[in-house]
Amino acid sequence: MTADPRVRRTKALVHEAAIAVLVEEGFTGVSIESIAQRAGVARTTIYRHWSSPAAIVIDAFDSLSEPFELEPSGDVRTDLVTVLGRLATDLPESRWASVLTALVAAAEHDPELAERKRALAESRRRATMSLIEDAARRGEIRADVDSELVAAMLAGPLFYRRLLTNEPVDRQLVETIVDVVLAGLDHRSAGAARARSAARPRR
Amino acid sequence: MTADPRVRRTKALVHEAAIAVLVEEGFTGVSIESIAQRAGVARTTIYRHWSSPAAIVIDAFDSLSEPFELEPSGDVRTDLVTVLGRLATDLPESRWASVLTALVAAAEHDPELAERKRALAESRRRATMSLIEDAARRGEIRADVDSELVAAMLAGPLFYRRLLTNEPVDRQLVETIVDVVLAGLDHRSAGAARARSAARPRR
DNA sequence: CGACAACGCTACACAGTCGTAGCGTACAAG
DNA sequence: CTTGTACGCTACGACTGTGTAGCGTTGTCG
Repeated sequence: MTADPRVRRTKALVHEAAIAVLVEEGFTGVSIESIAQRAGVARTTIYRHWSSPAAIVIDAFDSLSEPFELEPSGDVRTDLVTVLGRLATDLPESRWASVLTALVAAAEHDPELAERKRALAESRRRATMSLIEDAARRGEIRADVDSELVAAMLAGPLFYRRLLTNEPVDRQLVETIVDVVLAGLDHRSAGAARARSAARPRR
Repeated sequence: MTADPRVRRTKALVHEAAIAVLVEEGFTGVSIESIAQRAGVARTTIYRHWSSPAAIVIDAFDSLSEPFELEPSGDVRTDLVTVLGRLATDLPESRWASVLTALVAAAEHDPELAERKRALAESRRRATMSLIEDAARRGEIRADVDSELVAAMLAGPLFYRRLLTNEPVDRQLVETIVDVVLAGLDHRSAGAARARSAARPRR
């Protein structure tokens, strides 16, 4: 976009600083002043590129969204454990998780930030849903599952423990969750009347 | 505690205002000034009772924790649907959910607020866990389930949709989740090796 | 009724952030 | 080399929140 290396350098420094402040102090600590100090950039310089702290932070998020890559193995359980395992690894300590946590609260009062929150979580969610849909297509799981629902049932418990109860999230937990959900979806014999409701028309 | 009705009135007004500001603007909007204005109370009066905005908010939370009551029907599915159904009702619009959301982010940087967050979510969580343990005792579900895990698997997806994806949370969803989880736990035949891992030694 | 306490109000000093302006310096690009 | 631009620095006024002090008024309770 911008050719001048001075501008690119400034923007990179400010983005980095904005995320750092947000992670360490939350939205309360974010101000043009604090970001400028953290970035080692003059406050006036920041005003030349952004109009408000919110604009800086939002701009910084765009330099944070990483495409989520995964090479499918062909087995649902294996792939789901891989994806969720990576989520379990990132949830406790990654910058991504910290930013997402801050956004959860901020999104309540700012539609723009709500959109960024969605964007941050989307790539992983889509990856999970794709795995489920592919497995359904291959016949590994019932063909009529609601992939959004299943994704929520898999990732939900991990976020629940991270955000609400602060319980640890480890690989053992991930495997258990995947197994219970897959078993619950497969169940067609005794409690079939129950499990059947898991199949809902896709919107 | 305090005998003087004037003090009780003031505290009630301030508590109410603090929660209102927190819900409407989040922690960013909370200040002694904003609370005083909202409560219709002089700022100096507030200083006579509290030393900081945080102290006010924390104090206000204590007047917010409601014991969670439930008369068990004896059937796990029925009772779980009731408890989670109430959660589904409260999540989208209750003051409780708004406060909890604000606390999720604030708890990252303030241990005291982390404790209040835990307290706010605890009564419902305990109710859910009790239902599971009772059902296990009665033999309705396998006896060796980890109730904390199951509670996370039931409530997690609801919070996930409310906090992360902003998808609607309705009764139909609740029933589906309960059915899948119960079916997944019951499953002893084909995929037993998988479901078995759901049983973990209680801590 | 009388003593005491809580409250509202005003005022003040202080700190932090905001947003803008001007000027000199350093770097980029033709 | 020369022009243009980005940057750092300083300074300023305005606004908002903080914390304290004093004083008059109102309500409480014995």
